Amino acid sequence: MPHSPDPSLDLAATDLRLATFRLARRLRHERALDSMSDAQFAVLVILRQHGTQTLGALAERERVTAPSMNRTVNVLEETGYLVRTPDEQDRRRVLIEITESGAEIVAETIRLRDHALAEALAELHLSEEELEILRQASALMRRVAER
Amino acid sequence: MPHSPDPSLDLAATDLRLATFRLARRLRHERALDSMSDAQFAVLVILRQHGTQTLGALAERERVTAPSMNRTVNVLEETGYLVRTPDEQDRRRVLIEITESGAEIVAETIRLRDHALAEALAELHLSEEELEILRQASALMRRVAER
DNA sequence: TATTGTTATACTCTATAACTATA
DNA sequence: TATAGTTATAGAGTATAACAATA
Repeated sequence: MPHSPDPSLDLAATDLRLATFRLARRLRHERALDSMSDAQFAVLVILRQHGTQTLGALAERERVTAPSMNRTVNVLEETGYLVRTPDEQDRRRVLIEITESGAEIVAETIRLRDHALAEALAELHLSEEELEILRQASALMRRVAER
Repeated sequence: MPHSPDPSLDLAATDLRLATFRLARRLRHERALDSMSDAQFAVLVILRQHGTQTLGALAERERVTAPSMNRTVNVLEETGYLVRTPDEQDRRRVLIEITESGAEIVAETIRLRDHALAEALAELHLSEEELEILRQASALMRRVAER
């Protein structure tokens, strides 16, 4: 097992890994509709953020196979959270678009999660300095994740 | 939808939520054995960290039903990562204990994840001040998650 | 022929309901 | 009677293989 040259960096990594998993697990519990699975919700988030997608693009983004994504999309189509329309330019393709009610479910879940986290932060009575640490850390974490 | 009195706290919460989910998703990809599911791995982590548990205790910690946990435990027992032994004090109960090979799998996964994160941090060439921000933020995040 | 989406089939994780053994 | 664990059965997400339609 290789080690980085800076042992304090190893310690920071371990701390951050543990804290990230625990907080993510805690926040994931907050969802507008408990009846919707993580897989379904993730698809709606992609459609809301990145707009209309083909089935293949969705499968690639979520790193699942096309048949798997097809089943997930089927459920979301039946519940009315997205619609399929044929691509007229390339008729092998199907364009998948989020509906108004789908976008509302995503927005509501985000509101719930933000609210739960804001409540938790408020309860800890963090100082302005501590809040600033969290903001700066958030930016660093995103750089790590998106590297 | 209620709002906290401090709008800068709301913003910190949103930033932190996004960053946490993205980093967790990224780190979860690193696993010693891809053949083991998240559910199975989570059970081994509990057993390693908190010692021998009953089936009911495992189900409660993972917030799944007893039959669900029973199936997960069955698989881990078949693969030799844990053992069941009857509780002699209360013979309705079964004590579930991690084996040496189970503990080794957990340790290996933790090593992989720490290494991946340490590599990512090293690549960003963070300053000592930035690493300190991540360490302090990690402590705050754990307080939030465990509140 | 290659690509895109879909269907067929099977395996895993989840749940609820029913059952067994023990307290 | 109540509790701990298990089994029976079913629903949803995953996969691979095979198929249909289109480029």
